[in-house]
Amino acid sequence: MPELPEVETTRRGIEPHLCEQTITRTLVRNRKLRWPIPAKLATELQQQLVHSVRRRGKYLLIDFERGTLIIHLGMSGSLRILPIDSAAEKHDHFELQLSSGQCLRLRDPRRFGCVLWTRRDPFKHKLLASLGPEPLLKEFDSDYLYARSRARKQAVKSFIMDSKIVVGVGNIYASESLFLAGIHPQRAAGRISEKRYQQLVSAIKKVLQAAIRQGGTSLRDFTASDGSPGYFKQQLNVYGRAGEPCPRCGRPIRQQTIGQRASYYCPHCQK
DNA sequence: AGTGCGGCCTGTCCGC
DNA sequence: TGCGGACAGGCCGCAC
Repeated sequence: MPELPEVETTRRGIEPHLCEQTITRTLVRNRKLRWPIPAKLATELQQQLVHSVRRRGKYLLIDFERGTLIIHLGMSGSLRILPIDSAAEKHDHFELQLSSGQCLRLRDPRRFGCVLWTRRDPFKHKLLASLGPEPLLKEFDSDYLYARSRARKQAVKSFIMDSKIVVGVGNIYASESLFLAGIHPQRAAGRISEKRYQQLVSAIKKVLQAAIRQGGTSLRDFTASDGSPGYFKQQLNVYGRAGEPCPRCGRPIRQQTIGQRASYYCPHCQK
């Protein structure tokens, strides 16, 4: 499941293969993603040059001369660079063929992802316009998070998973960050001190940075279709570990549903 | 305005 | 062994 670190890893992986390449052909095998792939996309992209590959939250932005392709990998999406003549498989829905003889191919079994096109500034696109700050930039700090949290009764876990508050904190990283910060996931966001928000912000940054370093590992088997946490799973402290001993105090980790999402925490270490 | 929830999908796992 | 059903999960869009 692509979290922010995997999207960033994907960006770094595909960028050198795409930049300065021309689109020779666009192939849509299945238009039906979260939103339909635009019908005119193939015509729009024909013979266009790729300028850059950027990321905003979990959105990938491929900039062309006349517009930007907005790609989200949803739950199960992956992008790979392959030779043009390699056989497409069942869930390979979309493909950009390049002048290099390679192609960028999107696989997404659950089809929660999307491929959209805009001619305008992509940051002004409806899906991106009201996103919160990038968690790894300086502007995401405890002053900001504390200020946004005031008077909010929402569980802090749901609060930090809200992309209008901060982007890229998925279900796994939310649980892990709250564990590191010693904060109970169900505590009301508005009833947490500024000092504890400092701990939370630094935990979020730490967890995401560590996972991006792991992304370097998954970069090597970039072509593998796994979709599972795999290598990353072993260093999770609480996620998916209900009943197992807390790495800090040894008492059993508890699982609880918060905001319709499985949440894991240590009731002793997190208050 | 803040909050909660339905819905989109398919692979995996579990019980019978 | 086969089959149905529950479940996971990002996140928009809607309802309250």
